Amino acid sequence: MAAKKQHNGSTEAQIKEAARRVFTSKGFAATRTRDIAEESGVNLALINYYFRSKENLYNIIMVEQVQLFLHSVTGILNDPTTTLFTKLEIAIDHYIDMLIANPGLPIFVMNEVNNNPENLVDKVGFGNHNAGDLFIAKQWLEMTMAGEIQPIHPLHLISNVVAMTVFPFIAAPLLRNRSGMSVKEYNEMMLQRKKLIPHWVKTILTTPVPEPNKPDRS
Amino acid sequence: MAAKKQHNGSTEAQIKEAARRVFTSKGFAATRTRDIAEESGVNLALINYYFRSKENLYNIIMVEQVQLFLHSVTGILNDPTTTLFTKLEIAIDHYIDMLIANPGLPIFVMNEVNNNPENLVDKVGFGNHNAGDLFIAKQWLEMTMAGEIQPIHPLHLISNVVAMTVFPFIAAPLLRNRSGMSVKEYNEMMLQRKKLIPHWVKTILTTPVPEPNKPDRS
DNA sequence: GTTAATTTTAATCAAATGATTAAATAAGTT
DNA sequence: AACTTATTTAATCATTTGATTAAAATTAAC
Repeated sequence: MAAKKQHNGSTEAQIKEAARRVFTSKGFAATRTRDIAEESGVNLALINYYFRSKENLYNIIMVEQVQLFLHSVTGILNDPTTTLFTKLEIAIDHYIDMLIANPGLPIFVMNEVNNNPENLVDKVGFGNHNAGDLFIAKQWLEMTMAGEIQPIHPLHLISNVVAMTVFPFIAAPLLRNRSGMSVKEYNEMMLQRKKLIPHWVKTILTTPVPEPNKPDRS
Repeated sequence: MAAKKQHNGSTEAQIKEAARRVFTSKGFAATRTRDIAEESGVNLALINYYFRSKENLYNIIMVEQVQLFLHSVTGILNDPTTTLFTKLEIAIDHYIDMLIANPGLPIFVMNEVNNNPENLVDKVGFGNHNAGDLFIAKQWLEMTMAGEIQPIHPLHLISNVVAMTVFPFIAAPLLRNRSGMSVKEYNEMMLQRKKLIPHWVKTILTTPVPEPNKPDRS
């Protein structure tokens, strides 16, 4: 109904940034508005003054985070001037940098996707654009029809690429615990994966899948 | 201090099973004791009567679920009579069956691991046994030293296997939405992966990694 | 400088929630 | 049956928590 602030807006931005940190690390239910007030160092009532309600503030944060997770490499995958494998290399490179900067993002988004899948369509506006419209999808189809890469269902391919890229961040506390690594060492392993994952994907895509009936002998 | 029930114990079991369903689907903070009472169809006070507190009940469920997730294939991976690749085939086969029966398990465990990593050691009793003690670890070392498989850091290997197996269940609502599949079709894809993942892992392990300096040409 | 609008604060409210209690019912023991 | 023990129920408590309010402080407008 009305625009409220008229100067710097630092309070509003402080609250939002604090809310992002707290919501993404603890989730909606475990976060109290008092946590956000404390984290941002502002009076409790200002949260409702600037954002109306906890739920409204959460939705703002959630939409931004989901879009960051889902759309941060769309441009790369839609570039008509690069090959399929080059696209993968560049996208994985950028994505791993983004995940090192936002390690809590995947588990937050996965929770949102599992607990409120309807929000993807309602609030984030999914379902409009189709993944199959990206240029990389056309390239995949062409290369498959030409027999240049193995005929694997794209869901398997997407699952594998995203899994190998994202999962180590979701399971980081577990994998780090088991391997006795420091955060720094673990991040260096993630940087190694910038080169390794594209290589593994290329390997998978160019090595014949064994016949269901006669298992391969290696 | 005292043993409480003396006959069938169905009420206690009902509460526990209802708590497992509610806790694993909504998490600790979003679950109200009234949700568990309603889900199990018992009086609210019986939850505290049988389990003392919400937190105590949660810990019981949590430990069981984490152990199911982490230890359900340990026996297979420690079998001295099978080859490394056979172990992987059998373990992945069993694991995917387990995940189809418990699709909410991975996201629940990953949340616990991210939010309360100290509980892994304190309550589940991690840190005692070492993953490197399993028979499959010895086999990996032998094959690597013999040059039969690529010298890849075991963390990469474990990450890839677990990622390709588990991640499609964590991201199921997202991947299913994007591909327009039914739950049944999606599960069939997961069953396909029983054969595909071992094949991909074998491919990765037996295809030379390109030198860092001179990139491979395929 | 006075007035009006905006922002901040401290106090408070109402609803939700984990837990307890005392009484009632059921089951087991002698 | 009489008595003890275990289980279940409805009511209630004390805290927590999201939100509101009225007053104070700050900033902008004239």
